Amino acid sequence: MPELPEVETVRLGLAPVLEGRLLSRVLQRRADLRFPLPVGFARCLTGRRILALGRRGKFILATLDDGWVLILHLGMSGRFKVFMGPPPAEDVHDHVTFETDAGATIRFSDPRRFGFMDLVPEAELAFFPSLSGLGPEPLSAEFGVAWLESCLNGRKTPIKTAIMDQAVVAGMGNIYASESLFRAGISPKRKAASVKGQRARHLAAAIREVLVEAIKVGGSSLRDHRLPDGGFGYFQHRFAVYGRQGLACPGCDCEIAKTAGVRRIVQAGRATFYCSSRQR
DNA sequence: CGGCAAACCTGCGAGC
DNA sequence: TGCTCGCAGGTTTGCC
Repeated sequence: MPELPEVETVRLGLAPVLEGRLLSRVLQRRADLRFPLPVGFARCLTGRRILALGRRGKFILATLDDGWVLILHLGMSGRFKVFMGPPPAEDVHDHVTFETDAGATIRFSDPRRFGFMDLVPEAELAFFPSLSGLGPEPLSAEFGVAWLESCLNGRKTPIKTAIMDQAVVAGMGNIYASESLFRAGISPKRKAASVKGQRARHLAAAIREVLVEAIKVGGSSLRDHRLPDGGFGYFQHRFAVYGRQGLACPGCDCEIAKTAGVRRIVQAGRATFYCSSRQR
């Protein structure tokens, strides 16, 4: 499910109920999510205060008052539900529950169990496997045309596959890769190394724009993504190409042209959507 | 080393 | 109605 905008939306929703709060109770209903939870997971968290809730790529990072960091990843179907009063009965897929000293209940639900949680000392965070390889945050000043060009240089893989590499664009996922390339007018099939100069500049800008716009409207709610208060994200209504095979892309006559609208192809095992007349 | 398919797990919609 | 198949927003592994 969640790419950078969805994860950021979730983080923004959780911050008011978690930041500065004490975890009065933590319940773990199964031994594993994608991976086994660390030994003593609930015990280690109980009584800890959350100092800050951050994000790196698709990871949510909760800094604890004992020098450790709680790492949260939503996988494909993970979501957090927040209840301020007495919570309803647990769902079969509610795997972990956090209760705060302010009386909030936060449940992590994840049917597919591709999500995971882990506890790491803050000093070791930089060495945590999937965090250490992340590229710069696409919305930070570090990310720009220079970085993008240096990553793409020499790479033979298609540009779409390249920008989904978390070492290139931290937090990029399948939806926003297609949407960014559409905005930049670049074919997803183009060799990564050929995206340089003006094209790279357009792409870097398109990536930032798409992510910022998506965050503004709460991300994309296709199946699973919900805001922690249960509300929906709205960016799915703004998709130019994602999931729109056979339809016209915005402002284009591709639907009636011989290209028959937005195309769907598969790259590295993932669906890619693009307009062959607007993207070269 | 680079690139790709498969695996992990469940649910849902389409088609028969 | 009920079954099977394909597909889903992510990451890791192992193979060529």
